[in-house]
Amino acid sequence: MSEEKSLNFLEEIVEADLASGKYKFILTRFPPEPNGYLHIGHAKSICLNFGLAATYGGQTNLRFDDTNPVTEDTEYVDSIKEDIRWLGFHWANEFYASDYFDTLYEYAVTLIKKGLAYVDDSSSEEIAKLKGTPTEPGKDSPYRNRGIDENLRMFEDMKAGKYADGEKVLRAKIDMAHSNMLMRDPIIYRIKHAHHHRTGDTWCIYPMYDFAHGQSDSIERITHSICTLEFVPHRELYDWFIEKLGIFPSHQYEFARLNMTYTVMSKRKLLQLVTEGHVTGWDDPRMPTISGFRRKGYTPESIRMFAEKIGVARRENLIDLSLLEFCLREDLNKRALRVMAVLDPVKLVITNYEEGKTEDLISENGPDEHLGTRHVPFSRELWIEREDFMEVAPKKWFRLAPGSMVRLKSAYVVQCTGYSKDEAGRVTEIQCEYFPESRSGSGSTEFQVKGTIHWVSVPHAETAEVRLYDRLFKVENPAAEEGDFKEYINPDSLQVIEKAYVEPSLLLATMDDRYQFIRKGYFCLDKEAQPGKMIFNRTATLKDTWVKQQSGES
RNA sequence: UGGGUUAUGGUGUAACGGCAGCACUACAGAUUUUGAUUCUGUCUGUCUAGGUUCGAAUCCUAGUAACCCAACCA
Repeated sequence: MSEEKSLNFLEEIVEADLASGKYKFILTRFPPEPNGYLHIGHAKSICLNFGLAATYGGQTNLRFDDTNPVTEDTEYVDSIKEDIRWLGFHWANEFYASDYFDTLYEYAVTLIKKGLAYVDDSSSEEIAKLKGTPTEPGKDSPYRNRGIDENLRMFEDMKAGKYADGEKVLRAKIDMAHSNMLMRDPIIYRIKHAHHHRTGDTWCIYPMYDFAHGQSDSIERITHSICTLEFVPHRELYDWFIEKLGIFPSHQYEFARLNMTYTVMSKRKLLQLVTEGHVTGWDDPRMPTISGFRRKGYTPESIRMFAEKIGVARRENLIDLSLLEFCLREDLNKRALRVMAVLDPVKLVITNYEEGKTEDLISENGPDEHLGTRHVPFSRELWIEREDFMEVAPKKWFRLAPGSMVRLKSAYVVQCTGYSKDEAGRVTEIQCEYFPESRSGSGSTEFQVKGTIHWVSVPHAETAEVRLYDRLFKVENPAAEEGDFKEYINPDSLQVIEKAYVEPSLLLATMDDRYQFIRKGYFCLDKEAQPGKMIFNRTATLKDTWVKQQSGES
């Protein structure tokens, strides 16, 4: 009984192309513009492009689409490369559209010579006016029928820097009445006296996306050029340039971009969050950027699993954030080292435990044996979680309450004998007695308690800052709401606990390790941590059916 | 009022004229020294109206809805 794995539409196309002999091997490319950080939507595209090629024995190029020098920067180039590597992919070649500026210029000259391009002196306003609207045809520019020689000379002068920005553009000569707006004599070169991050001041004219992307694909002999749905109308132009230039016919295929609940996914919006200080930077753990997820503690494996599960299709989608979290927990549950940390402490005193005594207990690092064990110090006074005690317990309460018994994880069963409060009515201390024979691992079976709680020995406790993150937006689809998307930012997306108590083994924590603070969630060390100053980011909470039950009943 | 694209449970995604399946979510239960994990089960779906066919999510016709296109951005 072989499970037949169904193919997505791109895999079907590739298989058909391979089967028909159209291509012997396939070459894809990932083409980011270096003007921002990569986000989880790009991760989908990366997994798709690299994954598809790898599945069918092909390769993938990394090509920076750097045709607009005013918005692009090497900072972005570096971050993009780091993110792709971190995700676990290897590009066959690192290319730049700017590598092809000479060729692209020649292609433009070719079009002029064929009478398929012309220099237009119109202002951008005039060009826009003559462009028409989706329902009305455009009108020809007065410069449309310039002679080839004059066009050639003027284009050369554009390149030579004889004109100011915006004074002239080179346009393809197609059809001003075309039903596809992109075919109404699109601008293919514009003048920008700007410093380019790679070509410096060599050029003052730069090709537009449509005149760079398809040709770059063609130059690299990309077989399957995969992009998102909003480029569907561009395909006609893409094909037009390839045909008129008579160059290698790459083909463009489009898929639906990723949208995810409780976040925004456009670079423009993400840039706003950064520049307006709603987050601390592109790698703020609340950002849907790859660097943000990395800093928050996500693993490459979890993101790849997510990309696999969401599939690839051509319909608009809004993926539930919980699917990403599911993939994360699936991975972290296997690898995270279990440790104990108390985030909201209250003191527990074991009145029948010898004062000044310390026991060195052995605790497993996780349910799976390969994670090993570690030593955890135990003593008479412990920090426990304030929420693990209730003066008046509700039904089905498994934790501490006057008279109740709980297991202290990896240690003893204790029974609550009393508690103290301050004038404000706040619990300041809980007293209990322990049962020496109930020690963990002793094999005693007489203590059947429902609840197990975590703890940290008071004299051995280390302190750490803990950052708890919640979703960045209050609504499922902030981009679709009325008004400014920033009105929907969740004001409680970050909660900082200045002083949490953690077990001493965490002194050895590294950036590479993932931890589960038992019963509290998955955590990792933040990059801002210093020797003597531990800082942990909450990667994700654990599922909590108790909280769910309670909120459901109230 | 033009052109393009897409419609399958709450969310994604399969089916290629022949039993609408899988995953997430939600809910219920079992196990548990994490109210986690694990395991078992339950609910919910073919945009609408016609037609073709023994048989339609799939083919045809007509609608409807959503998204994209009028940057010298990509």
